[in-house]
Amino acid sequence: MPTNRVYRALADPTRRRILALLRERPMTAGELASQFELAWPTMSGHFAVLREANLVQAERTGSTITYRLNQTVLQEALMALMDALGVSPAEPSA
Amino acid sequence: MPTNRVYRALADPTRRRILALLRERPMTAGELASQFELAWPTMSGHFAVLREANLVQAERTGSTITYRLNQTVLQEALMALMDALGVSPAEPSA
DNA sequence: CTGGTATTTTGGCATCCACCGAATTCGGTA
DNA sequence: TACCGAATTCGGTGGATGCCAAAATACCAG
Repeated sequence: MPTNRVYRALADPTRRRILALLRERPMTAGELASQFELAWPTMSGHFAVLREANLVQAERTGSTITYRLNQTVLQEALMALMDALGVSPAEPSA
Repeated sequence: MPTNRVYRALADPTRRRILALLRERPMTAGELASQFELAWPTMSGHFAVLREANLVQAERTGSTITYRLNQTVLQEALMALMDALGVSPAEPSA
């Protein structure tokens, strides 16, 4: 259970912001990178961390690479974390 | 909103284990430290990170210091993360 | 105040991590 | 083939982080 990669991936604000953006819709690496003031290699590194944590999926289409949020993995990771730390789940917003 | 300290604090497996232990009951620094194969100063450093993240409360009683889990902060941090990432909360176990 | 126990602080080292510029790879196109 | 745009990998730097031994602090008992 390489769950540790997930926690480490979530520890960085830039990566959390990337995930939040991907929550809206899949985006290419360039699209994502343009939303930050960081150099491309830096962003590429963040993508790699997210890929290794299996939090995003990369799909090559021609010359561009589209990143897609892996909702299931993210959800399960957070649930596991909450469970391990004894945080009770919220009531479903009525 | 120093929420970032919380995520950083959760990124380390030792600290997550500490939180899991405190979930059962409050424990003194020595009690906690004895459950790990790490030197005391190392553990003390982890305690400090958890304190700064406000995830635990330290209370001095005589010569010992008792650490107590700060459930509320933890819960709110995880909820905020889930919300930011669009993970829907689970139903309360019926 | 002297000694002993509990815990943190200090100082230092090794590793990791975020960051960048430059070079490289991969596809598409002429 | 040569060239261009998209994205990653390479090489290096500065700063954070985890670790420890030794010293310092805080408290209690004599």
